[in-house]
Amino acid sequence: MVTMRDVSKLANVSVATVSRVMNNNGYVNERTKEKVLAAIKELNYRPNDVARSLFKGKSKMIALFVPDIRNPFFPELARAVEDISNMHHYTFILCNTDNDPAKEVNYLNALLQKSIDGVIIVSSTMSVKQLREIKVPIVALDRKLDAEFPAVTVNNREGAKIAVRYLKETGCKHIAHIAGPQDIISSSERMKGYLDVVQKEYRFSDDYIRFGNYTYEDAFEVAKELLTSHSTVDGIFAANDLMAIGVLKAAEYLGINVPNDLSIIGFDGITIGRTTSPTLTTMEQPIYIIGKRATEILLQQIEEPDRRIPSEEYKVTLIQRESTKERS
Amino acid sequence: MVTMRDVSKLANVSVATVSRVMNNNGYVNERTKEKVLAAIKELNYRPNDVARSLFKGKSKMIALFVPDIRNPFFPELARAVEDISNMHHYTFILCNTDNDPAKEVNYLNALLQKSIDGVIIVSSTMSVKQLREIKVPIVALDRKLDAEFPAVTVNNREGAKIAVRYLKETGCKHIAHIAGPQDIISSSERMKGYLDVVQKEYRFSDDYIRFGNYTYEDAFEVAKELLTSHSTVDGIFAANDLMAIGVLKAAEYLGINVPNDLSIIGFDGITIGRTTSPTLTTMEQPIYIIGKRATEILLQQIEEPDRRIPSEEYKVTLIQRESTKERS
DNA sequence: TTGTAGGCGTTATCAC
DNA sequence: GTGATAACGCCTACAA
Repeated sequence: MVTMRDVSKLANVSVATVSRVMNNNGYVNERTKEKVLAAIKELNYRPNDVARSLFKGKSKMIALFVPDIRNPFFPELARAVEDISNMHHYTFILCNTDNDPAKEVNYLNALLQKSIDGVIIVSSTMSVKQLREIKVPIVALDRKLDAEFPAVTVNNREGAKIAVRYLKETGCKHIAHIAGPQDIISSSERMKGYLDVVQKEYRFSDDYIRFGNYTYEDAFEVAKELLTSHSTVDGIFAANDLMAIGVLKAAEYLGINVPNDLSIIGFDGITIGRTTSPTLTTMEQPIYIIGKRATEILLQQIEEPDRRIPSEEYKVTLIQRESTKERS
Repeated sequence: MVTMRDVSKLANVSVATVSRVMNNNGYVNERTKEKVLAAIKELNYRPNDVARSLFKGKSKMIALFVPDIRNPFFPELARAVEDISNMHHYTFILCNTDNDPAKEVNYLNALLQKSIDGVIIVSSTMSVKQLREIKVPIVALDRKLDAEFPAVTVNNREGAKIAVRYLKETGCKHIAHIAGPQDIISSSERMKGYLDVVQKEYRFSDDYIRFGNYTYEDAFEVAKELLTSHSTVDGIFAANDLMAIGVLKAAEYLGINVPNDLSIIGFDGITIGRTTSPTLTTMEQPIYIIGKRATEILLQQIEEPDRRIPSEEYKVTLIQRESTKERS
């Protein structure tokens, strides 16, 4: 490895001068600067970031915690975070937490030992107490963590209301809900939005609600049961697209025609929704944008640790596709 | 930050002793060891990995280069690599290269400055010349890079043959191919496998081959054109699942019934294939396993840089679903 | 068995 | 303008 010392010798200057040239800081004569640059080029010198990190206590690395990158909601988020990180010359670390508090803590500690500069967290299980004690910036993404940390989220409750109202307006009389895990705040908000619209109707029944674990398989089973026991259901709002697709397949399995006999609407706007048959109507989140913003906010916090940056909430958009239709 | 020095003071020993305790190395009296451990615990001391890295020239970090994590083939691969990394106390860095040689080189240099310990690369554009010059272990994944680097791949050509033979055996007479980018070796191997089976048939026509860019959209367009201009085609082998799904949608768009009028088979075995209608018949790769093995091999190379580890090739498996059927 | 001291490669603070 | 030099926190000869 070629070091500053090698460069300094070749250029006949001190390491201090080389450092000054590298960082464009402090006075340095134009001619010596050229000499140094020439030496750097000749030796193909590259500064050692580890030494730099040791001195500065910062690593130019940030991490993203997600439950599982295999859930199709997260790759786009990860891509956004990585893009912005890279753009700002930060290295991107990815951690799959499986919603396991122990894993989350382990990752966090390991990263702190590496002088990580900041962390973006998608989690509802993270111990906030632990987070408060550390001094690196944290940004919550998709799910709020605690008032203390800036969060980038979407209007889940309002989005759910729009979805359910849409089902209603297109003529659905008996609207059911496949809810997500209630310890995930975004998920419980979506259920609230659902209830906001239907709860007061005389046709509404508590038994129109089923719970899934945000997975395709869960929703498939649960929807099969629901549709079998409640043949009057003609509209289903699923708390995420993965579950909506499970519902789609359950209907197909039972020979129920979508959208003629049953309308289905999801939430998230993941890409797969465009490839199912019928394609999936959904409340689309600006996934890339929230990932991008979370990263920008994190980087700002890193640059100016004192400034408090407010949370941001983005709007979801109704995307009409083939799994819903106007009925009479 | 609490350092070894703090611990050494509290325990009334030298930093060297603390270091010895931390690393379980060198002689240290049982009693002093206990004193030190107590002090470590009391202060909640954690070693600074950056300082360690600086000294050792190693960072306990590995990176994975993929074209784009949003391509549904890669999240499972990434998950495997991350799992194994984490299990061995390595930190996992993810880089999206977009098949852009400039980005690849930039990432590589940035990581080398951070003393990265090894890199797993999915690429067909990476400059092998650059790679040869660096001394950190490299493992190629999914696509071979160069004889010099161990690779973990699947039997693409043989797999393609199995796929096309299967179409033939189920009664398809005119089998077309949606090929992937030919600069990707796995993709051109799959085309070779296709040709191995059909080229000698009198019914075969060069015009049964179309090229897509491994994307859903490409395949949709290209398949529409193919199916319109060649109504005799009754079987299509797509070079990956994403394109197979594009074909599925193109058939739907044209009112061609799958599998009754047209059989479709893909390659990869990504999860989405289970959620389309009809579900997708495919040649399934052991995605998690190859990711895992690539990581294990990389870590071995890191531990023993001298030992040469041979490449590994895994088998793909035919998964029969609804997009193909026995025809007469 | 333990301590001292030098070095890993940079940066920043002083003098000159 | 430029050059010593002391950190940053850890590890490992070498002494003791």
